[in-house]
Amino acid sequence: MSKKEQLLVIAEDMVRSGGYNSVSFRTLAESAGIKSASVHYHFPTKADLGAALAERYTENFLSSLGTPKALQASGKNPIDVFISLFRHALSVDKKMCLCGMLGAEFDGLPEKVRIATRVFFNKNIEWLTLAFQSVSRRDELEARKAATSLIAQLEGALLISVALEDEAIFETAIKNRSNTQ
Amino acid sequence: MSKKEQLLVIAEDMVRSGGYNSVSFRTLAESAGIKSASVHYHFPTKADLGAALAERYTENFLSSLGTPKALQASGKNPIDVFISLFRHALSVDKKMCLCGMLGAEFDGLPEKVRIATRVFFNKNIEWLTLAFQSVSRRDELEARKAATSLIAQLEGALLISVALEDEAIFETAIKNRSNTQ
DNA sequence: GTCTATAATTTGATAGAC
DNA sequence: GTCTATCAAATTATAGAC
Repeated sequence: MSKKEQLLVIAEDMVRSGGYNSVSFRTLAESAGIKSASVHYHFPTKADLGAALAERYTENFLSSLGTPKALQASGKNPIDVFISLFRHALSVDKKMCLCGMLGAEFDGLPEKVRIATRVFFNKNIEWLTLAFQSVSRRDELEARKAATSLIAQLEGALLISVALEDEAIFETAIKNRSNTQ
Repeated sequence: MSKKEQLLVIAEDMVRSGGYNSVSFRTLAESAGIKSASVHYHFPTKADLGAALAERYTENFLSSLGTPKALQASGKNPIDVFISLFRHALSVDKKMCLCGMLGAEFDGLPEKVRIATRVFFNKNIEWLTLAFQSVSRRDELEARKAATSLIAQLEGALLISVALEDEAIFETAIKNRSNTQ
């Protein structure tokens, strides 16, 4: 793993724990075993780092998912697969979704980071819209509404589970939903 | 309004926009027309300020609600009243719920602020549990699950609406829910 | 790519006068 | 309650050597 990628991994954890402003180039550099000036070589400004974090998170998220069609072809429910990625954020990482955190802090973020954060949500709503259409043949508008609702529910379930340090809350919040298919 | 309360009002807005770490005693003091040293008179440390913010927010929230029984007695659905308070945060303030923001940043907060944040959620879950019991006579455990689910859904709906700057998303996310009563 | 050195600013916080 | 003055530490960022 390149040093740049190491920095992204560490910084992601920091943002997901305490938010964008909880990351400093110095503490990030220390955790990576280099000096803060070297971090600036990889990411000229903090906004560049923030945007790179959101972009990398989005790429990783979408590539973990695959396509709704491929999932369905292999006998899996794409909606369940999507939910399980959020469950992973909680049960393994014990942290917020990176873009959920950035979304909450949206108004206080540099433009560059805001844009990259929004891409995460737009692309995932797009993915889920396709998924809802393919599992239940509803029209595009209804599928998009279900997609947006589900993402909101998942981000909220993560947030409350993190704040109350209770993973069971996530399951409760997901079971009680109206859009299983 | 006392200066201390002024500070709380301004700081609340700041946290709700950019998170706990986006508030500095200097910018807060400037907005209130005093010096940062004077802010320390009212709130010795930043953790004291953060805890006071969460406590005040919780008190205001609960007193705006009244009791589920009183609401029902006056012909209102307490669940709808609860939802409308979250709607207000979005449509009027155009901001996250204060404790939703603090909940997301939970791991990065001072102990004092964490505790006060949790009180918000616990008290509101308590309130909603009573509300669900009184409108639909379900048993306490099921009512509590519905309560937790609803809060998660509302925080998530706020988060996504803020991030995508689209108030309609909040309504979509709330309409598609399974726990209307 | 990483370092040292450094600049300019900001931060949370304190002491003591008024 | 608010101020001035001040502090030590931290912050983002740059210049230039290796």
